[in-house]
Amino acid sequence: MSSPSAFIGPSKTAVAGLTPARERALIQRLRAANLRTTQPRIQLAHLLFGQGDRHLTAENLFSEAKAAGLTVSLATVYNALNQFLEAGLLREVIVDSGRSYFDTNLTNHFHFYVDGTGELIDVPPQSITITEMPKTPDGFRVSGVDVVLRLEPKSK
Amino acid sequence: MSSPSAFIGPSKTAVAGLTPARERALIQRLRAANLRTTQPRIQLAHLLFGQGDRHLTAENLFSEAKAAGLTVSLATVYNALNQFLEAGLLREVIVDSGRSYFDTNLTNHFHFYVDGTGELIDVPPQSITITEMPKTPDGFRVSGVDVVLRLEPKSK
DNA sequence: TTCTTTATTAGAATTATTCTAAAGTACTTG
DNA sequence: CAAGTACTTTAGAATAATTCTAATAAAGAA
Repeated sequence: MSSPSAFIGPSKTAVAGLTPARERALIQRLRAANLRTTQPRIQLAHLLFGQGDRHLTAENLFSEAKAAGLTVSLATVYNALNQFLEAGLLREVIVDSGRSYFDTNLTNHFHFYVDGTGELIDVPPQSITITEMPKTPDGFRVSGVDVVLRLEPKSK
Repeated sequence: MSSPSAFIGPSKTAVAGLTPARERALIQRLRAANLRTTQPRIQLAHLLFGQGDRHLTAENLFSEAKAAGLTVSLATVYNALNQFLEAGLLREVIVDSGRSYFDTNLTNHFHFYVDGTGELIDVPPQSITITEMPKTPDGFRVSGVDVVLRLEPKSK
């Protein structure tokens, strides 16, 4: 009896939602960023970029990958995240000394950060307006403006 | 032959600049914060609060302490910093995932952060004005507003 | 003083991340 | 499209910052 599978894609390991079309799109994206298109990168990129704006740590992504049936190592997750970061496909959010968050939202925006749970929530840029920026010290340029609004549960 | 020392203070180990008057002031400060007045705390507080606004890591303070001839352990430095933090004598600045900075400036202000060197520079609050704060998610209150301006050497 | 509580400490443990070096895979070039 | 070269992946060791442990010491109360 022949396999009832509707199609046989190019991936060795099937990953939910990673259709051939989606895979081609991701390959283009990696190529455009000058990254070799390896299976781990394609699959991790799919998890990262396949569900809207996301904030996640390396451990988060590693867990997701395992849950999705991938067999990538933690080191590869770190490598991929750092390469994507350097390539401008991701942005880092620094809200906790001790843990790095990666953000797939590349547009200008800020964050709410819930201490305790570690949850990050985007704040659209229009909702915060910074006027009167201080003068930048000589010899430097401002490479980023981070605004973090720390949240605590309201004590009733 | 008697010692030519001008005075003999209450400290076992002399620390530069820690006069009896200064020690009394620090003791008051610790008491007011509900902290027992131990030698390590007094000496670390002297290093921390004796030279204007400072930004430093636990390792920074530990090195300073050793250089000053103190014999505190690294664990004590961490303990003291965390207790001072909790007591409101210090504030934490989060600009680097991987390392905590402590800030003796308790007034409202923001920071420049030099990536690479790890240097922190205060930005007075008047020089940044945030208008139109976003609405806080239900059940939470904003416990802090952190603004970090990241600096890179200007590429000539 | 003496007692009780809280601090200090050395070193082990933990957590997040990076490194190492060996084996595998992608891209290039002829 | 075969071979070579360069880049990736990986398991596990290594590192860095910080916290924990449990034993000793010092502080404040009675």
